[in-house]
Amino acid sequence: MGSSSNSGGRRLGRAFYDRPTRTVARDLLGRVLKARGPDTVRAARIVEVEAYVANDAASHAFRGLTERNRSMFARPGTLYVYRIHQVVCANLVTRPGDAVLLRAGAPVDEGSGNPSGPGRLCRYLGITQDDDGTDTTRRGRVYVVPGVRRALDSRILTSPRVGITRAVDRPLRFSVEGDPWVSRPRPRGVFTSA
DNA sequence: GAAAAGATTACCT
DNA sequence: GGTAATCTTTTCC
Repeated sequence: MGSSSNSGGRRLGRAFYDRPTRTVARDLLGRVLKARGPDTVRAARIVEVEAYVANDAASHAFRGLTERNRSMFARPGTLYVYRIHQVVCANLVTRPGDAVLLRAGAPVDEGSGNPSGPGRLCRYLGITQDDDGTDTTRRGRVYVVPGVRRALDSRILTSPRVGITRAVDRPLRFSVEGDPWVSRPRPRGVFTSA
């Protein structure tokens, strides 16, 4: 398992992210995402993600590498943070050019904030553009904790993605069925067996 | 250079 | 359910 001895605690390693993007997306549900601060560590349990894959017209990587999406082509486990309107959103890179958008989480400390929605999740965790390009498998301050996964495959809902204008029908949004922290619009999807 | 679009959210009716 | 806010990146002339 994770053998790295860093001060921030155990974290998922490269091999976790170096798998097919849909597999990683589903496997991230129920896991704990952490962001170390100077004096604090904030944590959320991931309840909703979206996959962005090769030949996907809705993906930021669809038209090739630009300055903005540079980190989306980096190693598996790299954090890709981009700005949209007034907020930032975070992705975890799987295979270079593919990524999983972190759309919503449940606070680990109840009543401590609202991580429902990709912008809110980043605000809750304190993720900023300074975190773009950091390696979550190594010493980056943002990472996913191994070993704790509270999402049964039988409760994973598959549905179309949110807020895009192209490839709108692809079923690449994954969420924990019935979880109150899943963002709006509420998924009207299909149960998928593992 | 200028203009349009955007992986969103808050607040309106 | 619809729309404005708001600003960076990308695209077009």
